[in-house]
Amino acid sequence: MIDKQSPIPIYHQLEEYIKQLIESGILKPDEAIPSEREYSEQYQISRMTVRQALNNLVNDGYLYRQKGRGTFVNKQKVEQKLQGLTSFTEDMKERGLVPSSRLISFEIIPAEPQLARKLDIKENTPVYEIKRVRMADNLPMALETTCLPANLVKGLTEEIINKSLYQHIEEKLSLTISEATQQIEASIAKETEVNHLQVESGSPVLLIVRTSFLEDGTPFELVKSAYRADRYKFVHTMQRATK
Amino acid sequence: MIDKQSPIPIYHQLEEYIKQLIESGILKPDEAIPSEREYSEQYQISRMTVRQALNNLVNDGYLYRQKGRGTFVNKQKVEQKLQGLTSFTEDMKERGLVPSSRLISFEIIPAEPQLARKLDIKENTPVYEIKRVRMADNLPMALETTCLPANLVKGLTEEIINKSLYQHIEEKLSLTISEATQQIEASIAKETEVNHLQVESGSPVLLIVRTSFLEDGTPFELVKSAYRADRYKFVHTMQRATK
DNA sequence: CAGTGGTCTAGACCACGAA
DNA sequence: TCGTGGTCTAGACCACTGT
Repeated sequence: MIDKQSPIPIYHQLEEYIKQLIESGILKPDEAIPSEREYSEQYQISRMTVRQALNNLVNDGYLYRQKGRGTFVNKQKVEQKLQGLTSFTEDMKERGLVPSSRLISFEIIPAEPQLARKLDIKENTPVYEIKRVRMADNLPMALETTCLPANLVKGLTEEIINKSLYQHIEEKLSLTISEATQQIEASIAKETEVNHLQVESGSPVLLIVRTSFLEDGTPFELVKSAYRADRYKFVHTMQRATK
Repeated sequence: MIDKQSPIPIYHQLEEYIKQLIESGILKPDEAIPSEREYSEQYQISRMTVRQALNNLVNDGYLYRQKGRGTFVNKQKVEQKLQGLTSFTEDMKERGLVPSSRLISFEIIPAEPQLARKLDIKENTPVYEIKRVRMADNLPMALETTCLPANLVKGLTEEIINKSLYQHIEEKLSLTISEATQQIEASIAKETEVNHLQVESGSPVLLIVRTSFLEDGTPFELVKSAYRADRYKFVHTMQRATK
């Protein structure tokens, strides 16, 4: 189980081992795991090394500790992997749906004042504007407009955006996507949305405006989406601030 | 600076000290802080203790490390405190609005199957059910139903919920609120919502269902809210997962 | 009381970065 | 080569929990 000769740190081996036991269900929620001293003896490693492994698992939410009692398995967060900043493609796959798109338009336009401000570029700087109907299992899910500064996200083609824009940005352009802020509101479908989403007029839609940032804080993407309210629910987790 | 006789752990004292230097701007972004061995010698404490302090600051995003180079100050996250899990009261205050409430009902009821499942309690366990119209600057903002297990969040009174439920839970009951998952969708106002929110029939509303958890993963709160779409937008930030 | 996690020590060797 | 962070050891004492 633990190989002291391995180049992989011992604490990391122990971490992966315990993680496996939890994810496979061998260790059940609220069940106590062996004490730090037991691990230490069993594998002939220092207690501090055991603690380093357990600390990481506590930070990752796999375990929790209780003074004087022991260390216990946390409830599995089912949605654990749903988390984080994902593209539409990634999002749908996680939901077990097959994503696809119908391209409405794909052009380079000069940035309007409002758009320029949000992307932190000068007015009339060229930006890609991509309008698409996003589908899941071949049913219309959302109407989406994506804007990207052309000098930052270079050489976009229809083929690239049909595969995976995020993958292109991260792997081909070697940029690191860091975070995004989203504004989410409810509205009634406008006429273009009624047409493209194939809903009745008066139907509710979930509007999501996302601004995405690279590691250094540069905004690289503004996405406006209108999701069919009857098919889409936005799910996320948030932490309580430590005061 | 460091008091070895204090009941406060040394690593925590060092942590607070460094945090202060960063927040006050004495240590600037990308500036190197003293090495672990320097701290260790200067304050006559073990290097492992220094590492414990620095580890926590790295996890909290105050510092970053580079092998063979040193430990450096991270850029300040401006929105750091805007983020995270907040109560309606806290949310409105952050938006510069004055929060208030009109109580519709406040009772103890037996948990229905669906509610029991979400709160991870047995069917018919008593729960507090609180229905309120939430106001901002004296205008109706949301219709909200909160359910809390009565044996967990004990001794609730109308006065407490009018002040601050989260403060009561954290300070009086000494429970640690950890995180929440939310489901957000768009809908059309139902009749009760039309009446309480004073909107026209057919108006869109933003539905938010929140389940909140304590540190050990116990759910302690289920909140269903219907926000007026013309007055409320949900804003949040999310991180790209590190693959 | 014994066992647990929380804190702390005083060393050690390693891989890496910079000069 | 020297200083850095990364990993690891073999102990220690404490406060807390359950019996």
